[in-house]
Amino acid sequence: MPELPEVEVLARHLALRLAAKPLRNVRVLDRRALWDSTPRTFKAALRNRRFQQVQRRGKYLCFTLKRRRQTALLIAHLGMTGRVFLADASAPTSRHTRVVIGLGTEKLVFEDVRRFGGLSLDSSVLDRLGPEPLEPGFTVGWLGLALANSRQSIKAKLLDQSVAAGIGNIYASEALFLARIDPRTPSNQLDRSAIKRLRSTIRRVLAQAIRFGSSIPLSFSSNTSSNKLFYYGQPRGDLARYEERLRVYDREGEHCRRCGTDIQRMVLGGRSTFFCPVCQRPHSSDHGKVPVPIGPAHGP
DNA sequence: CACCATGTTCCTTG
DNA sequence: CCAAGGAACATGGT
Repeated sequence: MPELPEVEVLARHLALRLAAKPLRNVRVLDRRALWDSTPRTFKAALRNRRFQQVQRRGKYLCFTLKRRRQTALLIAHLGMTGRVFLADASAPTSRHTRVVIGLGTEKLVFEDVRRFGGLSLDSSVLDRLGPEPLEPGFTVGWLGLALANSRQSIKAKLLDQSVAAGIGNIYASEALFLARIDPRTPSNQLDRSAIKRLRSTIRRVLAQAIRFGSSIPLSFSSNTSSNKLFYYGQPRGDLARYEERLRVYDREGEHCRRCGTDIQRMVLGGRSTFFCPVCQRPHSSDHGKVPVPIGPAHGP
């Protein structure tokens, strides 16, 4: 599932529903889903605990588990296809169910088709993350510093979780489009004004996506995988709005919503990158002039 | 069959 | 030695 906004929406969703609930029986259907424990030690760590908090850090879900005065941390990373959701205790497990935590009449399910995700009892992975882009620590000064000593393309650099925690392949392209920065630009060639724009578009894009995810009904649970909404499951209605919200990602050959030019796809840092070759030209940000659309007429 | 996919880590290259 | 690029990981959809 996965970038910061999707994990944030999920964390909020789960926080409301898990607060104070006691963990009961734990079933590990795939031991490889446990990154740093065996099924035995994992179950022992969860025994006799209650959920206290559910939070997000970068793309990680963080569950604080309480036993009397002590707390433990359970961390989940969803990889590319991971899901965490609540289901009825009696619901059948799917072929991709990896771990199930019983909660009485319900259960918390971790499901993951590609198995890049997993559960960890060791919080040290979080120490390597950079600042949260939506929090005050993500300053222009920090971003400038983080980009100053690298000739790597800015697009690839945004995927570096030590620069800012939680940006992934979709929102990196989206933020660069809004900031009108060519994704190939070497990080150390961005001037102060570009860095300021980038910081603000990163924040805008992520905050908007969280608002979007919080504003439409989502199922969160396992369901047919052949919809474009891999993030949360299925929207109950309004698929159109979902598809509208991305400006460049996965829109190769479609018109730029700003100038009409065809969106291009290229590979940077081994990942697909989408951008508008006109709006994201060097110097294209001058005065916000909109170039004359040259693509086919576009409209409804 | 070929290519693509929301991510991270390890290995190789220059 | 280091940064950057690429492969690997595993599974599925188109």
